[in-house]
This record gives sequence, structure tokens and C-alpha cells, in this order.
Amino acid sequence: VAVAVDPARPGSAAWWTRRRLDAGRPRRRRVDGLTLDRILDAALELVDDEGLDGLTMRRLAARLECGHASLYRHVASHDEVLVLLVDRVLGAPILAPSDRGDPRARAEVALRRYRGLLLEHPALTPAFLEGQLLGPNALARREEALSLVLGAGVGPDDAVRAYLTLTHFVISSAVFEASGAARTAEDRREMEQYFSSLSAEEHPVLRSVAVELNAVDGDEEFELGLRALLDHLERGVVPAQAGTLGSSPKR
Amino acid sequence: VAVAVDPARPGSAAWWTRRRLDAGRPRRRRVDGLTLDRILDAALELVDDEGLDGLTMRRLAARLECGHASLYRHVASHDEVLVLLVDRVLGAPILAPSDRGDPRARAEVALRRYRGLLLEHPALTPAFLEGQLLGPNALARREEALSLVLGAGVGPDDAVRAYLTLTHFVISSAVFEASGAARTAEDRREMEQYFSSLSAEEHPVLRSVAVELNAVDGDEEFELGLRALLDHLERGVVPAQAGTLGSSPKR
DNA sequence: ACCTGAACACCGTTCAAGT
DNA sequence: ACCTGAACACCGTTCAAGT
Repeated sequence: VAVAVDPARPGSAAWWTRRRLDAGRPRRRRVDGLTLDRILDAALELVDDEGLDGLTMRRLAARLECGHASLYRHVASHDEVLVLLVDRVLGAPILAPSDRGDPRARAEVALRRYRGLLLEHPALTPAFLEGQLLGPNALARREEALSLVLGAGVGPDDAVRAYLTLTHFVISSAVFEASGAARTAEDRREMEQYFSSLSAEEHPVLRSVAVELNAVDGDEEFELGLRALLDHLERGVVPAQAGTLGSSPKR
Repeated sequence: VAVAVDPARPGSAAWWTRRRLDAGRPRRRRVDGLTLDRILDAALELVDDEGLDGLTMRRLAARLECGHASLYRHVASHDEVLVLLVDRVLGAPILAPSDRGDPRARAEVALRRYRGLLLEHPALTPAFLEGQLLGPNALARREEALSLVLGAGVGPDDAVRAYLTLTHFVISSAVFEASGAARTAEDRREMEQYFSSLSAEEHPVLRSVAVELNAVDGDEEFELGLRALLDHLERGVVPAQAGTLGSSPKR
């Protein structure tokens, strides 16, 4: 039987759809021990140990003690590995259904937990920026998050806006924390020295705030932004406040 | 004379310092027409045309009609090209010194302009996430931005916090816009169909907001977040409001 | 039927040989 | 002194040859 090649980009809606359909197909018996699960476990370890660039098909195969061509029995491409890794990380629960309390408090807990989850694998965080996250675990998290917001009485338009704004904020916060941060004491000192070494005529301001520029830590910045966004969304969006149900002012 | 090799990571404080010192060195005469400027121009074109992955040393050389090894006369590595490209894009003015008005309005204009600048080269945006931006143009922009905030009477701690929060927001907004967005009508329809195709038991919420999930556009999301952050920073931070000068509540 | 070594078409970077 | 072709050590992916 001639089977059409799947031309869809890994991670796209079409690609996940095809994958969901294929999930029901009769599984071929595997004679070796190689499994998609084992591959992804090893891949995540590899990313944690050697960074995102360290994840190559050949090194992955070396870790699994198999020929690198064998990986292509289980996975179509390197890109696909990344997409599957992202969804795997999203397999952990974020919003425990047990914790009650007002929506704002639950949202805060969930968003902090989401950030923590991403920072368990700092090197992988840039992969969360590639396209929308549409895998089964990503969808489960999205379902839960939107349920929470909608359950608070927010209209669908505003709920979606709030959801997107907040998740994007969490992801980018983690990416900056993972790839931009100078967090060790020595890093900070080096950065301070750099700003202090600038010419006084050209950069008086940077010289004057050299210390402050390196004193802000990522957690603090996250909490500041989180409070700002939640305050604003709550004010503009939740009916309990001002009676405007489900529609924010158009700019 | 034995010159110590520079082991610093491209883009780091040490690397830029070394570069600034080297700027005063006697220039070698170039016999061919190859120049760092020409290389970076071609590199930016290449990124625009073929994406960030399309920027390889070999293709860059092909565009410049020279051997790829020749590039290493002007540039130490592929990484270095990216770092220099980022600072080159930041060479454009963002905060025109001429436009007056209240700080809030000036900040809004500047942040929108910054976002617009990044989106002129959408494929390059992920490069703005690699470490702190410490090149001469980045520093000039930083100097201007911090002057604005400090000039509004904000204390150094809060000024730095506000500056970091806002620039990080702009950069991540551009990255999401550039790499995540499904903006064509067809993309939207495909995404809507994807959410609508989910099982009603598992994903009732996603099915119900399938349309709304793909109706939000990036500009709108940016304006929402911008307003939220500026409102909050203004309230917590500017003395004109409540008299708390230069210190925000610790969490 | 399943697996994979060998091959192909690319990379970034170096360096000795050319001018 | 400057430039660069050739070489090296890697990549991702394919496919025919093996079992």
C-alpha cells in the first residue's frame, strides 16, 4: 500500500493530527529494546547535561548505544525530537484540581509552578518558543488553564487574551532566566565592572546605576510582572470588580 | 609579539571590552574589498531571506563571492556574526530626543518603536535572547531609556526594574510574534479546525473557544501587556502618584 | 520484516600552502 | 603579509545491503 508522506512541519496542527490518527495503528513488534520513551528520556538527559546544541542524533544514539540511523525508526527528524520533548515536559501537572481558593490565588500558584517546571530544564526553554504548543499534554494544560479563567466569570475573548498574555509571560521569563542571567556573584561583579568602565561623558547613567543593574534577580522580576499583569487583567476583565462582563475596552 | 588568545564568549562583557580596546589598534590594509560592514550587511540579508538557520558561513561567503575561509579574517566565529548583527540592528534610533511630552507617552512610543525595529528582521529575533545585550549600540539605547525613567523621578532600583521588565516584554513579544504566530487567514482556519476536532469529553473548553483562540493578534496582545505593565509601574513607582519615592514594596 | 553501516550533502573551523 | 584551498571533525538524513 502506498502511504502518502507527511509533509507537515513537526509540531504543527496537521502534524499532531496525523500523529493522533496514527496512534491507533497496529504497532510493529520491536525486536530491539529501543523505544520512543527511552529515546526521549535520553534526549532530555542530554539536553540537561550538554545544552540544546549538545542534542544531536549521533550523540543521542551513542547514549543509547545504538547506531544513529536506528533512531529514524522511531522518530522522523531532529526537529521532531524537540517537539516531543517540549510536550513531554508539559506532562507534569500544573494546576492541581485539589487546590481551591479564589481564582487569582490559584492562577498565581499555577503560573509559578509552570515557570518552575520550565526551569527544571533550562537549556530546553528556547524550544518552547517555536510555534504554538499543540501536543496532547500542552492541550491538557491549556484546557485546565482556560477552565480556571472562564470559571471566574470572564468572557471568552478576555479569557483567551489573559491566558495568552500570562503563558507568554511565563515562558519568556524562563527563557531570559535560563539564557540571559548573570547570577553568580562573580558574573555580577564582572558586569558591574563593565558598566563602571564606560566613559563618563557617553554613559553617565549606566555608570551611576551599575550596581542596581545587576542586583535584580529573575524571581523578583517575575513576581513584579506577574502582579502587574494579574492586577490589570483582574481590573479590566473580571465582572466582580466593575460590572463590565467579558469585554475589555478596545484601544 | 605573542598576543593572548581571547577566550571570552562572544557578546560577553569581557569580549566587548577586548573589542573596544582593539578598536584603537592600527588597522591592517585590506587588499580585497571584504569588510566587516559588507559581511554584516550580507548576513542580515541572508537572515531575512532564508531564516536564522540559513545563515551559515559558507552561504554567507557565497553571497559575498569569496572563499568561506576568508570570512575568518574579519570575524572569529559564526557566533560572533550573530552578536554583531544584534548590535547592528540596535544602531537605529529608538528614543528621538526631540519628542517631548510626559514620560509615559514617550516610553510608549519608544517601546512600540523598539518592537517595530525587531520585527523588521523577524528571523533574527531569537538572537536577542542570548545573554545580555552589551554592544555599543545596545548600551546607547540603554543609556537613553534609563535616562528617561530616571528623569521621571523614579529611584535607581525601581528604574532598573522597570527598564528590565519592559525591554524583556518587548523582546519576547517580538519573538512570539515572529516565530509563533499563525497570522494568515488560512493558518487561523487550520488552527480553529484543529481545536474543533478535539474530543468533546476531553477538551470541552478548547472546543468552545476555538475561534477566540485564533482571533487575538500580536499587536493587540502587545498593547494589552504594555498598558498593564506601565499602569502598574507608574502606580507603584512614580512619586507623583502616591508619594512613595523610589522604592517598591518587597514581596 | 526489521535494522543499520556506509554514503551523501552539508556544517564550522583550522592551517599550511600559495600569492 | 595577506589570503584561501584543502582538510578535519563534526552534523542530519537516506538507502541499499545485511540479518
